[in-house]
Amino acid sequence: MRWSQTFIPTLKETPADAEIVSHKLLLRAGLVRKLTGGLYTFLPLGVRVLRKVEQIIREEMNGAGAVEVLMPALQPPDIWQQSGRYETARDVLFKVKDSAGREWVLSPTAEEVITSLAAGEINSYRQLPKNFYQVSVKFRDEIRPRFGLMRAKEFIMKDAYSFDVSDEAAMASYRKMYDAYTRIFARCGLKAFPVEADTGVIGGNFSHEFMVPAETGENEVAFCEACGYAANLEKATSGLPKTAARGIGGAVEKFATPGVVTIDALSRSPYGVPANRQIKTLVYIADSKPVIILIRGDDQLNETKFMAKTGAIAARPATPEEIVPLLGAKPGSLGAVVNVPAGVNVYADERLQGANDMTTGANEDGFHLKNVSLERDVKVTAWFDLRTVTAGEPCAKCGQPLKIRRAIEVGHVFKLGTKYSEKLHALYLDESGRQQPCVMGCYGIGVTRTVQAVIEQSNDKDGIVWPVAVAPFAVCITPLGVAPGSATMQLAEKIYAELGAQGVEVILDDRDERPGVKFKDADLIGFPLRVAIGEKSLAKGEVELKPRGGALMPVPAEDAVSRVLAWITANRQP
RNA sequence: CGGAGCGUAGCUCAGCCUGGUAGAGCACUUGGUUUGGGACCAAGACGUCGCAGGUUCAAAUCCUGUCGCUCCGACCA
Repeated sequence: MRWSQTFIPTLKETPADAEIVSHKLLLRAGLVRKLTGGLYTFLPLGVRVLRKVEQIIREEMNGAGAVEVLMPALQPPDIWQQSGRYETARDVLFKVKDSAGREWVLSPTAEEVITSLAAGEINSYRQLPKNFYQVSVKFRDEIRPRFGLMRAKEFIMKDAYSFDVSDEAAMASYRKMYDAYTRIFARCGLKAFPVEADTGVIGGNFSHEFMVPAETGENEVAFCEACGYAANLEKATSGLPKTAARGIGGAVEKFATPGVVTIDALSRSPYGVPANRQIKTLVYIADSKPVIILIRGDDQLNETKFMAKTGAIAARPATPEEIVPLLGAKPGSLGAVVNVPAGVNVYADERLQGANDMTTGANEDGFHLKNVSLERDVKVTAWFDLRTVTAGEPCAKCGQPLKIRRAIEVGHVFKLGTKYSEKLHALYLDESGRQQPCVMGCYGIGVTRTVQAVIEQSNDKDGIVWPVAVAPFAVCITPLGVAPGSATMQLAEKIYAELGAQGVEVILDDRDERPGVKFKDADLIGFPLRVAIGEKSLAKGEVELKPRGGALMPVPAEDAVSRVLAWITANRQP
């Protein structure tokens, strides 16, 4: 490709609405342009990178036995109602109406469509296993698009769906995808690692997210360097001991605490009740019903865990206006010992199990209760792990301290089970003629997000530093004089033609620009290897190879092509 | 949806407080000089100051509304 023929609008100045480095570089290097919030046009260089990532994904998916399909992005709502996700995914579903007033949904994922397909086409265990994938545009009604391609209203995703005859077979499919994902991100030059994750609206038995460590990531991951445990903070657990019981303990005793409405205040003089001997009482509205949640005073509720454990679809903290008529006191004086209305579920964090000698609100403003025993004095509906892990807690597996870091989610694999196949009747006949639901898995990669994650992870002060495998062009030839027939241009054309003939993706910067402009642009865009051809070095019979971010390597002009080929071979991802 | 900020040339921004001829740098066009890390000189083109209404002799500037964007929060397969 000749620079003058393509379209690479680089920016010297940083666009005002870009916040993180990868977003700025996407814009400055001329890869994308914003149409409006959350919607981007991919320019020629951006498309090239996108296709590179897609190609890697296709190769690995095909290699793992998946077959490519293409499903409609516009989908009828009735299958979404059948799966239940019309309600559970309501907040992210884009809906449109046609001229007849009929409603459609724009697909954020395609479990419903693929399961409908399987329902019609797969009848026998002889047809299984099958894994279908597609690479397509997806839609999400993001309430706040941000960070460029990271969180957009429209994006490109690879989604795959496996169908198996049994749990064991489904696990094998899951494992194949898990391994394929590991290879895909490695080939993209990304340091991504899998973590245990919450299944969220997709549902299913369990899942792993593939995370790229980055301070700008929107996820937090707890991990153990000693044993390799890693989990999204929404899911992570630790090996902290339960709250110690203290002898028998006396009877529950009410005491006055005028004006004390925080854990912190109760821990101070004159009360002096340490936070870890307090019970924090939270009231949530879960699927329109009030519930009480108990966690230890020094712990934080993990809403995702709460929703996952109780199966709630929507949950929010109750307002004081909702709490007072329910429990008879304002937040800050709440408890679950007395005056808990019948029918209100009480969920307690496992760390409180067996604890006594605890202090909690009396459901009477200005009063607390001490000597509370969870077993004796509180009617707990169910015990769950509901707390958020913090850095430094011992790993549940090996006891070493956990660390927490931010990360970008680029992929997510789910073991779905039969949630969708039962609801949408994807059934097959087994060897003994019995009808069984297919056991499913689903596997997503945010393709556009992956492109940005590569940039976020691989840049320096001068611009992007592309890994060879996903660079828009592997090599940029930079003649410093472009006059037709000049020695520099003739050699540039020759090297350009020979590299092209060898299958190297190469761009020839044939613009009549000053050297500084060309060098700055090449660095900003981040071509892995630059070949500079100028009169000075050519006088010595040399051209200059310069890896992006590396040192200048003068080489004899006649060796340029072979040296470039050797460099690319040596610097390609596995 | 709650809070905050910003909408002025293609881009980055000044001007607004204190109303009175719409600006700078970069980019763009033409000519010239330059030519190994975002050149210089000269000339030029580019704006319904987001939109609508109001106040006023007069509005980019003050007021009201509205739309859009950005940030924080809520939310997030």
